[in-house]
Amino acid sequence: MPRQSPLRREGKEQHLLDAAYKLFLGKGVLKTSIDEIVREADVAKGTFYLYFHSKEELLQKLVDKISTRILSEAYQYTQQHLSPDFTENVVTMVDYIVEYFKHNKLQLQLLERNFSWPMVQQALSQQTDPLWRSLAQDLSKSPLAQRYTEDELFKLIFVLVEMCGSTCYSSIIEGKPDTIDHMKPVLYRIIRQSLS
Amino acid sequence: MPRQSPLRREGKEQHLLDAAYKLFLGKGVLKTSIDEIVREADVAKGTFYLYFHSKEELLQKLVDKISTRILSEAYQYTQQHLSPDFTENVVTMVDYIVEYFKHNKLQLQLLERNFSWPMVQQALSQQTDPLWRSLAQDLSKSPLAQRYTEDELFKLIFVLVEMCGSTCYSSIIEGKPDTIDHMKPVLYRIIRQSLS
Amino acid sequence: MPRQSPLRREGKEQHLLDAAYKLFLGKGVLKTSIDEIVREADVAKGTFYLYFHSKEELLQKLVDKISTRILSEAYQYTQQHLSPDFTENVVTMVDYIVEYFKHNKLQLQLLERNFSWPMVQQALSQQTDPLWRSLAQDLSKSPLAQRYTEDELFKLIFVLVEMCGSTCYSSIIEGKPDTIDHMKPVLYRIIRQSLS
Amino acid sequence: MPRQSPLRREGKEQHLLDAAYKLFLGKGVLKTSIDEIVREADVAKGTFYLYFHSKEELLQKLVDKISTRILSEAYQYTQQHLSPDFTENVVTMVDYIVEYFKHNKLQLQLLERNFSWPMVQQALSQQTDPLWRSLAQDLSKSPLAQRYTEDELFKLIFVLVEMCGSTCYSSIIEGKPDTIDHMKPVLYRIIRQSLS
DNA sequence: TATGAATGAGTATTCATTCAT
DNA sequence: GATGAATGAATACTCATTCAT
Repeated sequence: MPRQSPLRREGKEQHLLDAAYKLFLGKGVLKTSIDEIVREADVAKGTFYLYFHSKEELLQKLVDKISTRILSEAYQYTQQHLSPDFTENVVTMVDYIVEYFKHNKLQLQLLERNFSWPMVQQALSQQTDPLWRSLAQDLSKSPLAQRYTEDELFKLIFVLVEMCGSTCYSSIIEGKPDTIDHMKPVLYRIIRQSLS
Repeated sequence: MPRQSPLRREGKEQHLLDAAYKLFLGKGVLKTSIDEIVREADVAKGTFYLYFHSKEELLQKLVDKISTRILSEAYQYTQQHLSPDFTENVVTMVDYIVEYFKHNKLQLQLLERNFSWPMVQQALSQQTDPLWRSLAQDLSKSPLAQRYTEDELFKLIFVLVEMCGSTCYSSIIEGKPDTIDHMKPVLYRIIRQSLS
Repeated sequence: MPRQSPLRREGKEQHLLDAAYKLFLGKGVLKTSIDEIVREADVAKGTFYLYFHSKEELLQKLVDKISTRILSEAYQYTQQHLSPDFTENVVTMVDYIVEYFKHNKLQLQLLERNFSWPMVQQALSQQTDPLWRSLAQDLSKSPLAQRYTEDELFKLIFVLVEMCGSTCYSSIIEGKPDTIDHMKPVLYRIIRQSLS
Repeated sequence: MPRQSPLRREGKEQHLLDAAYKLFLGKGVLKTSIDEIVREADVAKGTFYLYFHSKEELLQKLVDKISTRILSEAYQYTQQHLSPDFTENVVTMVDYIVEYFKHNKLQLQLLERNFSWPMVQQALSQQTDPLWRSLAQDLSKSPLAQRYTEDELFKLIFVLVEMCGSTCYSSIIEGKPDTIDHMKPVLYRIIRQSLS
């Protein structure tokens, strides 16, 4: 028996996303069933399939949202602490993200190695997203732009992002090979040497 | 009802490993059920649990075997193509592994991000494994040993391995952001700059 | 793939209870699998877990229902054959139950030693169940109430119920040490002496 | 607390019995697998079937041994604290057993309602067991023997034993309806009234 | 006697997905 | 749109029992 929606338009979808987020963080994606998500969201089971085709699709939407938010925060922070040296700005931004994950283990666990994707995908597909447009412009105006082609630069950034992401995951989640604070110097030295 | 064993000692375990390897490569670890493994191995279901406690334990044994084999091959190859320059030897070894994965996509997919672990773990716990002993000795005799402490060196290597692993996975498995052949120059430049 | 429900509301649960009852009586609780219950009930396997958490929970519900019904029947019978002597009313009621089990071996086997529980538990926790309220009132109005405290009376009844239950089980199910008809005089003499 | 000293005589069988006893007490009969028994006994799996046909057969042998031992102890204790009043001797003996179970919950749990069997079975089948012969003689010499036939006496004792066993189990294991110390007066009053 | 590797039927439980209301 | 009872295939894991050695 269908009940009148007590929620506004898109209320259900947001409730499902929120419920899934909470459960995913709490007990992992794999151990969370759709049953639990709808129960937590206080929504009927069939409703789930009105908005998502599968748990994986929901996860992807969640990951995209989170990644974008963190990246945006990091960029804004960097703009507010701008240095004349481009490389230092990169390090500042990376450090913001590293610190974020250091204090939000669960989110890092959820994103796992999916963090970098949305960003890079958007980059390569010339997204109109204002965040990345700014980033791209900054990059093209940097001194590096004179030594590398745009394509080379993208790849360089991509590899460095992967490096940071993987190391964060290893060190923050699994404590290997050392704490993230002890890994930072190594990480940032490589970044500086690569961008110098 | 027990049937006469058609296989010699240790035959069953190897059959199970072989069957699992084949199925894991073919359809992924998650989609492979223990049921299928024992069917493929032509072994009774209970026999599986005689040798492994779970699918994950079997996977771990498999990953360890494969990782060690690839690493060993890479080291031997490098020894046979030795350069006086330490950095170049590192690049040679890394390149061997990258090429290996380029031609063995499925194995890379199976190992996913589990590749680096056994190696690094052994490193940090001063394993008596002859392979790593050699590597460690080479490292300690290299020019880098004068600039960095042993601990710093380990971390540096660790991060570079993570970087290569992640980039291989992204580029070989998902084709992002470009083919591995186009990623190599970026990768190796970072390695050379970091070890120079 | 859901099929149209061929049964009305609450039909499924009742079908499961009926099927379990039949199978439990026929081949024992332990030897009956959930698989068989759902097959007998012509219900999907998942449906079982919609109504019960385990076989034991289903058994408990079944035992409660049966116990209550027998007790209720016995009480009603006693009311219809009321004697002025309280002790004789107790014997009448006990005899009704003994006779019932004599003719329903299988039910006795199913209840085993679980029979007395629901009754006594309700008694001690001052249940609002009308059946036991009547029993309790009768007890408190009996001559015994002047010699014993309410608590002592409850314990006395409890022990006598245990005695009857155990002896029924031994004699009816296992024929030891004699037939129930030959045990009755012993049983009822003890009851009469205890309540005299 | 009586402990069984492991005897060399018939070593394997005794080892199996000891191992089963330990495990049954520790985690229950149902949850103990033959696998665990042979592991605990340090004996090969096949060896189990050389001595027992099933877990149930082993359990029965164990129960018989324990029951006989407790009964024997109780009888000896009573002989050492003999009263001129037969009824008081019965109460003394029952109390010994009740106290024993009060301090050996696990054994009571293991015996469950199987305690009385061996004793009564032996009684009815004119066992040559010296213990029961003594008991039978005492009974036939008691004042009761003049009011009841031997057969009636046996049944009376049987019912009283059942009553005590059930009440012990309920009160000691499940704490219902009260502690055994609070049930004793009720129990012993019924015994005294029945044998008076 | 004694062994223990091998068996495989059996069991409980989960969960994504559907669809009549 | 929204519901939620019903589905049943899928899966992991256990364990009594056998028998070649």
